[in-house]
Amino acid sequence: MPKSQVFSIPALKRMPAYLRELRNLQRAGRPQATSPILAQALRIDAISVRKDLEMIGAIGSPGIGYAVEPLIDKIENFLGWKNASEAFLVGTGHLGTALLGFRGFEDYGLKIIAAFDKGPIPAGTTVHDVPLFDFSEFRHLAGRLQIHMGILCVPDDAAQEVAEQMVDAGIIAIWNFTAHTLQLPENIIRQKVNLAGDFAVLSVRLAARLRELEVVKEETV
Amino acid sequence: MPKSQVFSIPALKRMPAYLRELRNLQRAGRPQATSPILAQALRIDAISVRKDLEMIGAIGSPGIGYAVEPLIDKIENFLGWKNASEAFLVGTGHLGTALLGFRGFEDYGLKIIAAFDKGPIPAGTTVHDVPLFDFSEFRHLAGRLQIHMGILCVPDDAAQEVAEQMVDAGIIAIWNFTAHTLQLPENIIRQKVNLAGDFAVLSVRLAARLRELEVVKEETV
DNA sequence: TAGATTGTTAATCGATTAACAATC
DNA sequence: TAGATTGTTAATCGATTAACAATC
Repeated sequence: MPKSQVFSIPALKRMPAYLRELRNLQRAGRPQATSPILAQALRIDAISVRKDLEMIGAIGSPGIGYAVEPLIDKIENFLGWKNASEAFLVGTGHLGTALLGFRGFEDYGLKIIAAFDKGPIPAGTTVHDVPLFDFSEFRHLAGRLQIHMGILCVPDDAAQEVAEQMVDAGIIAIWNFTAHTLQLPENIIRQKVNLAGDFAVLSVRLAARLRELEVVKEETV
Repeated sequence: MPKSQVFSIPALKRMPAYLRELRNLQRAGRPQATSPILAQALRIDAISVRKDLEMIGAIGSPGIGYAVEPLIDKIENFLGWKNASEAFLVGTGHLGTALLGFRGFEDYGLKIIAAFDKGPIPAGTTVHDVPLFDFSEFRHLAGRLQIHMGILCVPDDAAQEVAEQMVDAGIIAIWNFTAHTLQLPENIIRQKVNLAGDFAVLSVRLAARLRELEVVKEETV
């Protein structure tokens, strides 16, 4: 079995931003994109752009740049966003409900085809047009519809148990919006949205900046 | 002016997870935490844990570990989460509304004291108990209440303009929940929640895994 | 030809992991 | 003392940045 190639995670995370900018360029009627232009849009170095595009096998013309349309195609194919990936979402609190109503996911080729919460849930209930079921039906429906991706939006203290049941139902990849770090078999693919972590970076930096400004202020008094 | 110390970003992002686990240990009546225990909780290496804790100046006892309560204190102080940071939120669509209703932010010492959207907005309107104002009042209120942090939840195509006006109103740090990469002066602190990027990593990995499983299946036929 | 940009090799930077003496 | 864990220095790993020949 060929060891599947591993791609740089930071580079992977930048791909949707390239896509977004390329679509903007396309809409503006620009047939070519250059690494300096994409670099500015993403606030990174032009060399990184060329490295990233090289990673996915894109080729450009020296002196000219990259043709926009083929590059969009290349990235969409690389990400597998041409044919939608289907997912189940569990937990329809504020955040889960918001995600169900988030139209932007369509751009990512993500289709949430059912949502779950603890019952009882009247038949025919929907949230933002997505059908809602009792979580007890998760296993049956995941098997039946061959769903491999789960989006976890339950309260933190329920995260572990719900995730285990998702895995038990055949889920291979979990997008985790809770603060809990999931303890699951090694082969389960996880992606955690670390809001608290992001906020930590932001608040520590802001505090440092405010201290700096305070110093400057005092010095000028 | 002393160059403010820069901390490792990955380490900063892990701090809230340490805090969470330490609070769990405290609730369970465990007075000591060791690096192997914290490492398992965060699914990282024990050496990383010790490095991270060293970074914030925590000291442990060889053979024993770290005392839980002082360590919680240390991290909370380091993150500045003891005294709440106040922020304004702009954009009360699905996501913005969900964030306004997210109780978990209180654990981070984040207090959203007002929300804004384009008007007209009847006086006295609230969203999840947070007062809602017309964005035209943002500047006035930010100055008056000395707000430096903004949470950006507007549609992608409004992100740049709204962000510029926030900066104009004295905002120094922006938590950006849009897909747009903000083009702002260098000294503005930004944190982008890159949902599309996270999803890209997840979907590329899942696709690779499904291919692997397919290969295995074929081989066993 | 001149100017600009690509593709690629090398250098730098930073984070993670390894090793181990010191300590409880 | 024996077992476990910390603190710290060194080694490894991976990503970013630099340099530059090749090419449009």
